[in-house]
Amino acid sequence: MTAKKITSWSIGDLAREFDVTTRTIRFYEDEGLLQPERRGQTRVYSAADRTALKLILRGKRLGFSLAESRQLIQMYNPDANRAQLEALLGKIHERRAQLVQQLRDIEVMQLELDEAEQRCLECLK
Amino acid sequence: MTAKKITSWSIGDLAREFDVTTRTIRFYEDEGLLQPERRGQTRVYSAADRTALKLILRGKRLGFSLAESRQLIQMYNPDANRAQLEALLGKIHERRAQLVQQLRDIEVMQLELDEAEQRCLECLK
DNA sequence: GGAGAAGTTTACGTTAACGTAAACTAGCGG
DNA sequence: CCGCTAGTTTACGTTAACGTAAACTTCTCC
Repeated sequence: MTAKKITSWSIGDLAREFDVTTRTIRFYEDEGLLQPERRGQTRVYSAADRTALKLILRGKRLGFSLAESRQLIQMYNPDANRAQLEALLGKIHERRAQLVQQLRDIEVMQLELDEAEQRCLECLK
Repeated sequence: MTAKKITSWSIGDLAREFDVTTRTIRFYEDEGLLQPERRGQTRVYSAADRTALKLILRGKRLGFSLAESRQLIQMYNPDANRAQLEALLGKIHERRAQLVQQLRDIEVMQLELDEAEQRCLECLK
């Protein structure tokens, strides 16, 4: 028996899985970040939508704005002409530079947390 | 001749150094994140204020709220009683956990950027 | 002593990212 | 048939983090 692969989700499914409200998911659609289909009135989300949502939330954890996440999502789509692709490459490098900076920031902050912890423990002795 | 070490800054100094507006710096003071002294009317910032500002801005790059940065700043101050210190240790661990998550997010995102770049380059060939 | 330049206070304005509430519809089990 | 659950639209509200503008003082430089 081969496991069935789920290929579509309701708004509630996604809300539960990623621990966000349905309002949030609809908001992202308003902003053009998600494009669910409709079965009647009801939204039906594809694997692509689910991936996009994952991207958005990961972006949020790193302090990205929705505008920035929008670009990240675009990087997943190969539907672009030459000029757009080259612009995309630019954005990719920008993002990468930002990530490198964030890595540095995290390293420094980790060291500082270590020191802060030491000071705390010293005081408690 | 030994180099003089600067120990105080004007609001303009800090604004220039960290590329923020003076409005922003005063706002942080309103929020209790900075505590400059006064020479008459004029604010005079100490090394501690400068460090705090650095913390805030690094926090911002990682998506921290000012409330979170406020806690980070507190971690630099050893002026606390036992209960506060233990609470502080808790916050330190929370922050560390968040940083670890961010590190994971960054790694994944870097890989995805690599892939996105490959796809871009493929399309351009 | 007049004109900048840099500082100050006060206060209203703005944007992003949703929250919250109301009022409605559609399917489903008992 | 009825009530429940999950979904929908519309619209106003809210919070964080400053921006922006006005009106004022203080210092310095020529």
